[in-house]
Amino acid sequence: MLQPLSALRPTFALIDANNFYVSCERVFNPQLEKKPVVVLSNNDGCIVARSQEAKDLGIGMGIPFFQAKHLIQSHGLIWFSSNYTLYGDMSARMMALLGSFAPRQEIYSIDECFLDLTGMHRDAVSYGQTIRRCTRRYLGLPTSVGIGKTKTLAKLANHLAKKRVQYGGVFDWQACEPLMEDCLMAQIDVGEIWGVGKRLRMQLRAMAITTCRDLKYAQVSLIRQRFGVVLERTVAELNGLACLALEDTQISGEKRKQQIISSKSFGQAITTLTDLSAAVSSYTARAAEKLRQQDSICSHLVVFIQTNSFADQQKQYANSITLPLVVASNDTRRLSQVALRGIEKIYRLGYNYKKAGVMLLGIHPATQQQGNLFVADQHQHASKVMHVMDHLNQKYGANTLSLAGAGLQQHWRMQAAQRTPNYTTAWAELAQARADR
DNA sequence: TCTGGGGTCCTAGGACCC
DNA sequence: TCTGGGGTCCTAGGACCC
Repeated sequence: MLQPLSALRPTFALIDANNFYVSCERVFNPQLEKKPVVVLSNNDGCIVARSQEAKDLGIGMGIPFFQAKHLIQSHGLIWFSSNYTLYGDMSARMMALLGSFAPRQEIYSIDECFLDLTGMHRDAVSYGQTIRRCTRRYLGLPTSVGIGKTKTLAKLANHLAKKRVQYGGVFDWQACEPLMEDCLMAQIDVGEIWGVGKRLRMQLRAMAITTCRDLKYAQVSLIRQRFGVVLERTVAELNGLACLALEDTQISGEKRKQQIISSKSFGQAITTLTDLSAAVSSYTARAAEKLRQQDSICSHLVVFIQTNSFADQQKQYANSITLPLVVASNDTRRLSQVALRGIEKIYRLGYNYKKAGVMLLGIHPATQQQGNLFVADQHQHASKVMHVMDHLNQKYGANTLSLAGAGLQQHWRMQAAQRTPNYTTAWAELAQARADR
């Protein structure tokens, strides 16, 4: 008998790599297996990825590295600066492979994606095992697979797949009796649910909603009234009613970003307007490059600066300024001029600045550029120059060509004391890796 | 001594328009 | 002293995610 489309049970899978950054490092250095390994954020500041062995040492996610440094001596903790060139390339390979397992894929972050398994008539759990085996064999990356009727349930299933060894890395709610489902949900803290963060968790606990099961059966009208539609959707999704659709990254291509931020902490604090201007100029160039990559222009630019908020005894100052552009643009030179005018306005003498950044807003496609009667049209010329600049920087490395304002010394640049070579993207560094051995 | 860098969505409130 | 009703757009801020 022919079944109506709606009779198909929607099925989502969430696949993510375990300890992705650490796993990437391990692919190229197998001696790291079974050892406590962490990868650090920019400036070697925080711990952003931990191997299981590192987690077992009690190292928390996101803690400042200096709090764990003593474990290098005492427990042989191994650490790396982050190498986003390597992780980005490994991610692209993983997503290409995973995309081949389903007609539709949503790439959700650098290390996870949703697959649409709706209507695929096979045992979802064993299909999940196949996906894991292939990713391990072809890329060397360990993964976990969660399956459910909604994205929220797939996320939660992924949590179980990861935490409970008896499931062998794959968990499917649909292979679960309803009673068993509630029993499992009663064992999971409400804070593990996708969309429930620290704040919401606290407020929910105050209402005696402490487990996933509690939230699943919570009074919808009350949730709506207290927390709005976002959490109301989450409750529906926990009950198997799909409210969040798969956003088809494969077909529609990369979505245009609505805001672009380029901001970094400085390797060491800086005090002068000259240095600050150089940093801001360089961040603006980076942001403008991202803007051109998605073929957009922006109408507003925000510049912000701040001192080190963790230094209690130090004088604090933080400020930002939003600047409109006369004509929307993606020209590094024009954006840079505006950004520098902003930094001059908010700069104050006598502070140790630790961080600065640039945010681009009012982003729309370059084809929609609104002319200005009083400004001669220089767009054609500008886009040619920018094209050449992007091309050279892509071919010969970042900052081959940059504005004089960005400075040549750049002693404010980030620290990255232990970055591994770019094994997969640079022949020269592959040779270097061999020489190191 | 040392504390990341991106993004998203939703809501409330004000400005402005008819 | 009286002072509409609705709509749109923008911004700031709060929450979340990785």
